[in-house]
Amino acid sequence: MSADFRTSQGGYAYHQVAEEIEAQILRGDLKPGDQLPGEAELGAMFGVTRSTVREGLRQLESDGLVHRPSPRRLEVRVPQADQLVTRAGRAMALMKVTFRELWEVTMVTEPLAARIAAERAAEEEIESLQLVHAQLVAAEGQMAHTIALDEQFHTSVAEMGRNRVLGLAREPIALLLFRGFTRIAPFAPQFYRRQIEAHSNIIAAMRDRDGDRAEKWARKHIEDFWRGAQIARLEDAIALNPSALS
Amino acid sequence: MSADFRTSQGGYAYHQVAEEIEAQILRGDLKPGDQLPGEAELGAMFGVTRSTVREGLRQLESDGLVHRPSPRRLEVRVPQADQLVTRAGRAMALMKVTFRELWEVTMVTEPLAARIAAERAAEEEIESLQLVHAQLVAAEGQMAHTIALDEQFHTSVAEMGRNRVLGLAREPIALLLFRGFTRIAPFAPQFYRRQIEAHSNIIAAMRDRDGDRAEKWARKHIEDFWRGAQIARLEDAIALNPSALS
DNA sequence: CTTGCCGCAGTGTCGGACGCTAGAGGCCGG
DNA sequence: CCGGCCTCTAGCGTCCGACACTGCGGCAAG
Repeated sequence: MSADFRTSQGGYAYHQVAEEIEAQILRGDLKPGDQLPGEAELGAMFGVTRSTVREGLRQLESDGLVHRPSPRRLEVRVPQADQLVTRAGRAMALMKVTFRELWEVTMVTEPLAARIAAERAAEEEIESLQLVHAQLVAAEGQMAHTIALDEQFHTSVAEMGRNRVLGLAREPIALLLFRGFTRIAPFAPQFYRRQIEAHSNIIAAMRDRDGDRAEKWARKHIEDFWRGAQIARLEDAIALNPSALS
Repeated sequence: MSADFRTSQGGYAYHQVAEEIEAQILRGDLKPGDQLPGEAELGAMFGVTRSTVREGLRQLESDGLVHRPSPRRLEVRVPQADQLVTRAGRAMALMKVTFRELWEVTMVTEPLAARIAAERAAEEEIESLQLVHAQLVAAEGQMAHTIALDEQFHTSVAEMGRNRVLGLAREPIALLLFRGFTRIAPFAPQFYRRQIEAHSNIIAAMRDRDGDRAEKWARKHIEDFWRGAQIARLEDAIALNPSALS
């Protein structure tokens, strides 16, 4: 905590500031919700200028460990899922992953999501899922709407399983994969129908609390997607122009 | 690109600098490997001071989109896997995910990894995996070594499948889960044996290019782990003290 | 006790300065 | 003519000081 910690560690001062605060968070000395001292005070603590402190804070901020609800308040926070999803999605897009890679993983995540959702979803959740599905049916043939609603459907299913790890892991992958629908639909218009069929069957299985059936239909659904990708010759195509990510 | 872009967008200047450069990267105007202008020059471009530019760069750096191979060179780079893994692992630890959540996902990722590894691994890769396995056998009963080698075994298997998406998705999860071995081993010492048995069977299946068998043994292996977790009453325990992450 | 105003502290941004070092370019020897 | 060594400089990391703007707490008035 003293000002001379810098002698013990190499690296840049701003990095050390970030690391030290990060360590305090991970160690539990600082808990989510805690407010951090002002920049000047932090500077005094670490024996560096405000500019240096600020650079360190920018890192922590971008890591999601720290957050400014208002310009006057700087507090510790647990990293938000959407932030992680964005980062992971961007990274995968930049590393030019193929549809095959995305699909292989989705082939196991979505069935799992469907299964545990069927086992654990609350009745109202199933109803609200039905609502999303109705919208998707209504969107018949409109690609942009269809994609957005499909994403929402799958994300909702995943959330109903109450497994945050699965949610985190699948989200960026599913996003990238399903967006490929843009390039499949023109070749395989019958997909809109099959998608709706699969979704209804998943919902039905959820209503019956039939995990196995939900899982089976989810698998079928993703297999179908792959058939479409094959028709469109997308198997080893690169998933997405990264700029398409928000 | 002119200095007055700030009027069109809200938010802080440093954030806009980061966003603009990020957009250029995602859009492909800047490709991985490209060198960025100096801080002063960037400042001139955006009409802000060097301090402000530096804060923006710290964000990009921490996002992994930009990187300094030497203090004199600032270049665009695709985010590195280990960085993403660390962030995701930290986030999951901070959000206090349970072993159950980790395990459920691992139950589908590791079998998939084993299957595609069996189908795609090169002979030498299998040999080097055998080597890791031999070390694990030799480490008999030493928990720390066992965990490290087990992690390495599974990570290697995943790499052999040549699916970067799977690699990215499973790594932080597997890391957190397998580390739970620390709390299982004392209750279920027979685990060392069963682990070795499973690993050998996976390797054997890989040698035979038998994806199904590899998958089956991987599943068995992870199921076993769960039995151990149950014995140790860890099902809904929190995975890990975040400070234990490097 | 509530409400509105005021002052202040702290943030965002700026400009300038300085030591240090990696790497470019010149110098020298082979 | 070419390669290795030395010098020198551009650019980075860090520091200092300054100023406008704005939430927020405190105070006074209702």
